[in-house]
Amino acid sequence: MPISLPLIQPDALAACCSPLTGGVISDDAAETLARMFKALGDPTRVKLLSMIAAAPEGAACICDMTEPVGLSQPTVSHHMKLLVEAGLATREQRGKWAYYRVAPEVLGSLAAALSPAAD
Amino acid sequence: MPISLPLIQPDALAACCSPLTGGVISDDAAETLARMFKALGDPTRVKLLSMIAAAPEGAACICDMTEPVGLSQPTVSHHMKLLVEAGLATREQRGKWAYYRVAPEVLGSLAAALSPAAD
DNA sequence: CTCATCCATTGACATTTGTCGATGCGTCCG
DNA sequence: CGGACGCATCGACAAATGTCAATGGATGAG
Repeated sequence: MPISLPLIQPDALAACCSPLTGGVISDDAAETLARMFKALGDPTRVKLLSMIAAAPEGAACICDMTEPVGLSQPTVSHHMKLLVEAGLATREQRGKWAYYRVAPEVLGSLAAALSPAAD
Repeated sequence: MPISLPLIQPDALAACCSPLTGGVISDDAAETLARMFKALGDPTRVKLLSMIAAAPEGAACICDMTEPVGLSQPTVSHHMKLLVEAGLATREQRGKWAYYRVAPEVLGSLAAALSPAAD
């Protein structure tokens, strides 16, 4: 068991955003960045993220997403869990439903890490 | 064999960059984006990319990178191949050496896809 | 020519990942 | 209360991924 690695912490976010092109990054920063990018490394998750971003109110529940992506409910739930653990989305339980939203700041941080060293 | 999928084509680049947060993207766009993000989804590759970006002249050869990342030469070569196939780096053979550079436009495109819908 | 150097490819292997069906846990409605 | 609904977790399994040692192909030095 790899110790756990539950959530990407705010600290890690700060550590990650030395722009990728601005000098050799630390092992920790590489690890953190890779963990977030890995969450984006599956077409299903990319589509899910774009779907919740495009949803009315910017939020969507699992039941709205299974049919468009053509996968089972447990699989969609699994993907959303990964996105939340990577910090790219948030989950809010409201009654029977779980509403997912994107985390714009985190996406922005990733974008910053990719941007050509506006160091 | 998955048909091949050799390189990310410039066409695909154009197709990918509808900002992730600007509406539900197509399956093709999701696939293309995921393929590039997957290439960034390994700490070793993140570090390799930052190393070649930080190298003098912005270029580095395999032999410069094996020791810092602590992996065997074939493994580093393998990772670099993935980065090139994803379009995130370029390879130039010069004599005995192979020089790798980052592809800033592609990184920029990815950053744009992540940016909060400057739609 | 001969040998050393740099790199890519191959084959093998353990680990991780994506997917599903089955099941369990809350919450809402009659 | 009792069922229906939304979602998460579990167990299983095939496929993909990361790594290495061994090998092969080019290039440059002597």
